[in-house]
Amino acid sequence: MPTACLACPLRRRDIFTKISREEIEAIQRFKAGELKIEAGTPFLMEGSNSPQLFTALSGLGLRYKTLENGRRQVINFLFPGDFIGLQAGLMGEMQHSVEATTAMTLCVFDRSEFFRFFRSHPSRAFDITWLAAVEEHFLGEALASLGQRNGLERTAWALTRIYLRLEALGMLDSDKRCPLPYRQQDLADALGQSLVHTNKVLAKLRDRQLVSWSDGAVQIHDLKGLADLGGVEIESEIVRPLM
Amino acid sequence: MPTACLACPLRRRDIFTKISREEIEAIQRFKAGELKIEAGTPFLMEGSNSPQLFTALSGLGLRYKTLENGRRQVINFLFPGDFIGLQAGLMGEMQHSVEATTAMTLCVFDRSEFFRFFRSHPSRAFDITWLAAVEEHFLGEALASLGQRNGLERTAWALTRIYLRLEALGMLDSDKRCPLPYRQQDLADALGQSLVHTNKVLAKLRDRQLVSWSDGAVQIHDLKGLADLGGVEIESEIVRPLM
DNA sequence: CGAGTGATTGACGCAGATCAAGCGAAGTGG
DNA sequence: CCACTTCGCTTGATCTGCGTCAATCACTCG
Repeated sequence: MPTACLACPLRRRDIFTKISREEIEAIQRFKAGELKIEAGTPFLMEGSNSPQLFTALSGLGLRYKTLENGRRQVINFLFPGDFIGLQAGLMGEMQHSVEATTAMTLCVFDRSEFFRFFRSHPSRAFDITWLAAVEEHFLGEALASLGQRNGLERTAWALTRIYLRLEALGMLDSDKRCPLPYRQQDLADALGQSLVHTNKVLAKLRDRQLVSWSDGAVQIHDLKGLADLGGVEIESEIVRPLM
Repeated sequence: MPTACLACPLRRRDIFTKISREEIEAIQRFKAGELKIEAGTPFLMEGSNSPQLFTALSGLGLRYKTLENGRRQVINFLFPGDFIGLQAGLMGEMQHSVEATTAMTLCVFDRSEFFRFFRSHPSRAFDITWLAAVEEHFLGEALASLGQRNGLERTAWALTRIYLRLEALGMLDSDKRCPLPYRQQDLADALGQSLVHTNKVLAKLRDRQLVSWSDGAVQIHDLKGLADLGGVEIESEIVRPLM
């Protein structure tokens, strides 16, 4: 029993732009179905020419690239509401792989319908471009973090960003505590630092009473302190469209 | 005397997708004018809410972010054909600054016309999204370079990428030699390494007979060797739309 | 001719990589 | 139910790529 777009629980969140009932119904018509993915399964591969686009409905995942030297760069973490597969949809093939970290539910759109949808729904076309621009913004910020911050700052940056995002999605368990089922290796690969060093930095953040991340959950102790260290402005998350 | 889009010399390059005469004329109507910028002038600032979008016609520039700690991350180098200001056009304000390194000529579009254009020309809307996706792809690649490669590899990566791009734009002076009027500091800020180290790495690349970059021009001595070191596939540059 | 800008080079120290070992929790198979 | 393996986390020891500091050189320009 797939979720009806009109009843989509994500859409109620302030982080997503509000659109009219008719517009939601148009998205519903574009929607080809729903897909459930098991934890640990890669579902888009670099170089693949996927016939589908997705919106994450629930669950967490990650996008990554594997380099010729065997190393892996995690491009970003995937949260509910993220639109996946635009590159394949436009440029023909994926430039990175995507896998589900936890079980995920995906909203599926057919690539073959994509251009038609784009043509008949200019506001949605606008939104998709908007999504791409938001993505570009975050990648730019990540680039700046990798390039210009040290291990401690980088890690603080990543954890605040993730926290703010999960908060905006209403995914906090309780008092500033939220699920974060990734491995330290995933964060290390995202931040371009070794697993060992990442582990030591996390210990330091814990010692400093800023955050602790263990057993698949982060507990923020001092959001302001963490954000300051990571150079993140605590403001409401960027409002973005939801497809 | 602004360039007529139909006569735009860039459009002849294979790196840009071919579109029909009518489509080009539509872009021409969207075009609000042309702007010449002096070398060294910033023309879009982080946080600014620019009423305009641009396409670089000639000259080179760079996009960068300045962090709260005072450090600068160069997001990428700007070449002719690049579309500039999409973030402000969509999300309201720029998330990075843009400046002209050499004198530049820009094609100007009014943001106020943007949505109308998007609506009335779905194929162009599609193209703009495509551009955003291409940008995202390159940022992902840059992220992987900063995160997973060492100084030598990173520098080799950057120089090959730049070379391939300039080649595709027909900007080679002569035998594998092309203008590259940036400072070493700019490259250092793009790669997230210190100026001193960048300088030493450049010396090493020169010693190894791979590339030499001096006096504002790069001379490639061994493209394959350089590309291998930088982990770059030498294939034709991604074909992209030109606005 | 002095001042400013960018490239270059050497000396020194540290952040973070790499290596290695140990630990607890969760399978898994006999 | 107990060996045995696997996986992720943690911690210590050692080594090095790269940052920082500092000085010099070549140019350009007012």
